[in-house]
Amino acid sequence: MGRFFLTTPIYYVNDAPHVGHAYTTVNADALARWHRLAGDEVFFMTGTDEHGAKVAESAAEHGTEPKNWADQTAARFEAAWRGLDISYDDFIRTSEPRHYRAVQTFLQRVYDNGYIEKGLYQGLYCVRCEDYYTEEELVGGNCPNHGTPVTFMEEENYFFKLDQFTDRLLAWYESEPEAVRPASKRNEALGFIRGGLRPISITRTSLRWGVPVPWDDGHVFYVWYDALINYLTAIGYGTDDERCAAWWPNVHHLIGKEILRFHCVWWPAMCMAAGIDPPANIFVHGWLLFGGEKLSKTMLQRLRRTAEEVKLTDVAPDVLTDDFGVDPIRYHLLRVPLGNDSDFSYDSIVTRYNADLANNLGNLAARVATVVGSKCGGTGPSPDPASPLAPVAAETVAEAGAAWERFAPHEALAATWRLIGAANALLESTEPWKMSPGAELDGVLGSALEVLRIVALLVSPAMPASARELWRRIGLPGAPEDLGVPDDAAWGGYPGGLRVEKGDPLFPRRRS
RNA sequence: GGCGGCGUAGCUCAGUUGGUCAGAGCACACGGCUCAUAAUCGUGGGGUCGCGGGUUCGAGUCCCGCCGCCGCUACCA
Repeated sequence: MGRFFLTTPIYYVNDAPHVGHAYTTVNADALARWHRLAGDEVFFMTGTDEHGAKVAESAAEHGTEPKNWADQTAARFEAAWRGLDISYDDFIRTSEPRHYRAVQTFLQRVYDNGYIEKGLYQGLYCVRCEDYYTEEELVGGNCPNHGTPVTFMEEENYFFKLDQFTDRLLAWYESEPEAVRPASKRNEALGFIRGGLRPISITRTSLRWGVPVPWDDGHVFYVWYDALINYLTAIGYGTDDERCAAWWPNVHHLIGKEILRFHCVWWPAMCMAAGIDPPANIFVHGWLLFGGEKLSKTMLQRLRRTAEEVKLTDVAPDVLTDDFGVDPIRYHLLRVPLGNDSDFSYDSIVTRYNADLANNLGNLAARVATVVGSKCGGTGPSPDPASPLAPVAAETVAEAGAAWERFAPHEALAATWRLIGAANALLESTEPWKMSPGAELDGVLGSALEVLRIVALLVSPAMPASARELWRRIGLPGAPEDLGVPDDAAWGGYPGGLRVEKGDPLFPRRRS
């Protein structure tokens, strides 16, 4: 098959990992897992953005060096992703030597191409922050962090001539209508470009914690200018041209809407300036917004927040996974449509969990296992080739695949649950628990088992551990991810003659 | 202020280029079943598609105005 290069943003280490990060990362992970299942060669990366004044400041506050501080805080992200079963192929940190090399190579080319020039940066500066603020950011005319007066400062900076790329960006958007999705986000980016672009300051002399500017000692690159290049670092830009060419520009950047501007305007322009193609696809998703009953009392206590003051960015992913389990939280994050903002609440997780996981999928597995136990001595029969479920399964596999391809995990899962519903309905209409032993009984139960097999395959990108457990319970060897779609999802793959184990409920129903 | 997004059944949301587009899931009601995690299956209820105009043979779907909520506003993930 093809190659699939997928990225999350690299997260800023000064933040603690929260549900918003998890939303992006879990969706990316599921997409990566789907593409592996579909036979693509996948490169899925995430990482951390570690430079900038805030990190240097935090390090100083903790009496340590920025690099040490970044080591500690980057580890929190790695731990969070382990906890969510994230299967990244690379975790890049912008403080790594390989990144310094890539950034310097990339920006030297931009410089050599004439798109960087020296200029004067002026702004309101807080000495203690070692950083500039805009007037809107000030609180009562003072630094929002320290409450102390700011001073007007100016320093020589290098500027990227973003303004020279207006026409090329517009032409790019015109010729690549699918580059930025969904269309509403594309329009937002276009609107910004049409509004007029200005040169942007990309270096600082007031800061040491950053990638040194190769042509001028004393300057370091500033924030986004080094961070965005991480996507190229990871594929060997500047050091392994062959590998880089294999993956670029056919990349998929999955990002949140708050960083649309950097990815959809600056980044393509930077690529053009460096003489490489802009990224093929940037998929912009919305935010999870708290609504309704936000969290349980236990969770609020753990977070030391009240229901009124808790924000989504206060919620660490493990607060949720400790309560619901990893796969149910993954599932919930994946059932949220990727694109617009969505509502997020504790109640909605419970509702979704009970309806989809406990009542439909979990209960289907349980009832099938029970009847196989009582009617077939615990040995699963093979499916009926002419089962009415066969065409439903085929349609589901096709729909799910198409949905994953268009970055719509929620639709892939919705399709899969229609197959689960069809299997539950078939059991109602045929009532195998009333049948006598024979071909008809075997056909119905074998077909139900085949649905479970196909469902395990289809949900494995979303809930890898649960899929493996379901796979094991219906007696299959190996794991779903050892197989491939769509071939192995074709009707009739369940061989029959396997031991079927009921076990405890896969997803115990929740009371509250 | 400027730019952009959103406002569709009790709840959460789908609704390509205007004409079965008035839908899904959850919740609810009634009925069936009792293999199953008080699970499942069937049926049903109808919301002036934020408000007011307009274009059109016909508009959640296009245009204008208004109201409400939200994001971005440049070097701050």
